[in-house]
Amino acid sequence: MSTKADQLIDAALELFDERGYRATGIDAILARAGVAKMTLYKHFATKDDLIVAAIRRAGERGRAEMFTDIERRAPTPRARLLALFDVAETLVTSGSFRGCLFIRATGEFADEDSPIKAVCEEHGVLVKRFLAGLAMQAGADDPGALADQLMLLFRGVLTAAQSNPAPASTAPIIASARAAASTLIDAALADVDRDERAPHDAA
Amino acid sequence: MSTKADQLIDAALELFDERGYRATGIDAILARAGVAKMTLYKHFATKDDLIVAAIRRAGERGRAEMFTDIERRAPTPRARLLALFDVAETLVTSGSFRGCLFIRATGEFADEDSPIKAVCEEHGVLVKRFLAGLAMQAGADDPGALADQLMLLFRGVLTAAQSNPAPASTAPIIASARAAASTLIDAALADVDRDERAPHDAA
DNA sequence: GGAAGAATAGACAGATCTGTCTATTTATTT
DNA sequence: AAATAAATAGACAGATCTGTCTATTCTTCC
Repeated sequence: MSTKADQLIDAALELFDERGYRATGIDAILARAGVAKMTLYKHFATKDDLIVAAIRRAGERGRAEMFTDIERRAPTPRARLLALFDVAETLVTSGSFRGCLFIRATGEFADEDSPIKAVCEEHGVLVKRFLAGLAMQAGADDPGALADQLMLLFRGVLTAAQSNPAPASTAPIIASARAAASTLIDAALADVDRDERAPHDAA
Repeated sequence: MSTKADQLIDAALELFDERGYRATGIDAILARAGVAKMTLYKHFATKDDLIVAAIRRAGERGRAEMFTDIERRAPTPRARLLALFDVAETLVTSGSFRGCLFIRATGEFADEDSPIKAVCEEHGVLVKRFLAGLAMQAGADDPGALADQLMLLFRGVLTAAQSNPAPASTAPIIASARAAASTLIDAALADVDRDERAPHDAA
């Protein structure tokens, strides 16, 4: 029940989101967490270690919320794949969206070969794996390819919203993402769908 | 013919790409450009001004190259929309791709309301406008929506490749992006296509 | 109540960073 | 050739940052 470490991670995540990773000093984290400097360095050997721990925590939380949210919103695999963009909409229209923490971290530490990038990449892999599972359940021929495509749209929404988070800008983009996802899912499930869904064209 | 300013911008762009914006010190830029510090501050009032100038230059170059490349690679509007992903592939497989300079800048300066973000956003708007023009030429009902969708895929490719630039990772993603783009273009041009292209299903 | 472990405040070293200033040298132009 | 402009090297101030250290206070547990 290491409360101090948790407070540090939470404060760090807030500040990393607000200001960025390199722009956030240790002192600002300490001030927001209400924790002394020596306590930080007792729990984390270095600032990079704290960054890694914070990003890892954000990944665990983010995935848990994303996965349960998707499963709560829709019952079928197909609808769940589409619900990914409900998640995206929620994220982006939260009011103070400043971009994806993982994409931003990867961008800031692009040079180094640090564990920071590894944790971020792992998050992407795990999200894709989840989507691929849904795609497989939905009966896609190539679940990995469909998952990749939805990941592209998802990352696209996050970066577009980072560029201009105003609802007037994000709303049509999210709508386009949803439409695109629907089209791509349809295409990926074309073979299976003839049996399960109402045929819309030919017999 | 302000050669010194150009050298500074070029050196700055290299270093911003290699190390990031905040992580790049003025001194490193001066050393790489072979220029004295006072010369920098004679041309640019502040480091942020240099960043803005560098990103603006990168945008001008990037768009010029992207647009001519697309027009060189394909003759028809439809094929040119697809050629966007030839550009993406070239970018990403260049050997030392570290992510999109504009996305990374927006991520690093997410807090401030600086001109840096404005220049990055403008770049996105201009690229989208170009794609929307092609989409209109191709006869899309909603050229803006198709352009948005292709932008999502494009941004997705850039961020996915930033996360893992290894060809083994990017190659299937680029292939998926191309396939997705093709499907989405087909869907967006469905009405027009019945006249121009070979019907593949019903009469 | 007394001992042991955490956490605290704050000083500190060493490095780094931006931006300024000076004095000197190089280019250019008339 | 003389004068004007541009660029140079490098010192410098002031701020900031990470990480260490010390001495003190709080908590907890026996």
